[in-house]
Amino acid sequence: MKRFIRVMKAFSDPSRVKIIKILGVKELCVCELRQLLGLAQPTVSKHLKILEEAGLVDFRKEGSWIIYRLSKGEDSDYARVMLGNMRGWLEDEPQIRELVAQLPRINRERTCAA
Amino acid sequence: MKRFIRVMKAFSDPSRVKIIKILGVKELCVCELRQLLGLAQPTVSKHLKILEEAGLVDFRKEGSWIIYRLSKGEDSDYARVMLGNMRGWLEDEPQIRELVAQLPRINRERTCAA
DNA sequence: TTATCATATTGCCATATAGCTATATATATT
DNA sequence: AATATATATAGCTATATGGCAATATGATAA
Repeated sequence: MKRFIRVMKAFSDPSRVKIIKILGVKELCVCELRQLLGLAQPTVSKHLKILEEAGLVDFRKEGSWIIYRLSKGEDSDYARVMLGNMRGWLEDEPQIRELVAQLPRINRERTCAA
Repeated sequence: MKRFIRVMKAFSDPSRVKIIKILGVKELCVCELRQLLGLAQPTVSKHLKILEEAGLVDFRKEGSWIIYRLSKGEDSDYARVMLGNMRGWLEDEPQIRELVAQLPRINRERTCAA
């Protein structure tokens, strides 16, 4: 039950849903997510932690960047099925469309000096 | 987005998940749900309202009873798909098994005098 | 080593949520 | 009409949650 609730809670916040939707298009570092979402960096980190603990996102380190991507949901059926659903859901949501439209213009090398 | 979040939040509470799972077996009145869950009646009513507003449950009146059942999810894709998922999920959860085991012994006519 | 940048953690505050009791409403029954 | 039963709503409290600023950590660059 706890694992299930964790996944549902992870999807119960608009900022986290936005993160899931844009990571579905392209993997991104925290710095890029921060810019896209217009949230403080610690807020983004907290959301990412919740998503990670639900088995919804993975990350890898690249220099001092930490790059997040959608999980394959290997260790959680709930996560796997929900991520599958999410591919089709909210595609027409204006907030999501706007974010996705900004993605090509986002560039880690340029915006997040390192 | 709001409609989606409403459904996810509805699933983010153990008591509501239990309600969904037992209504998946058998429609029940508030009085029966109250007994099964061991919660105060207003608490159950509040949960049912949240589930209803998410499009997850329907109800009909029968005398002074109000009998709740799972919705077909006709007016919400999110609700429909999630209810479909729920049919297979949490079947082995001990808490759920116990509740389901009690169902045959629950009898509205007897327990909820009317 | 020192400085800088990206990220995580901590601590705080405002709001949301889940539970309860008390009360209101609605339906049956007497 | 008066009473009883089922359910809903209102109002309260404790806890959870989402946001932020400040700080800690870790990696890179000078």
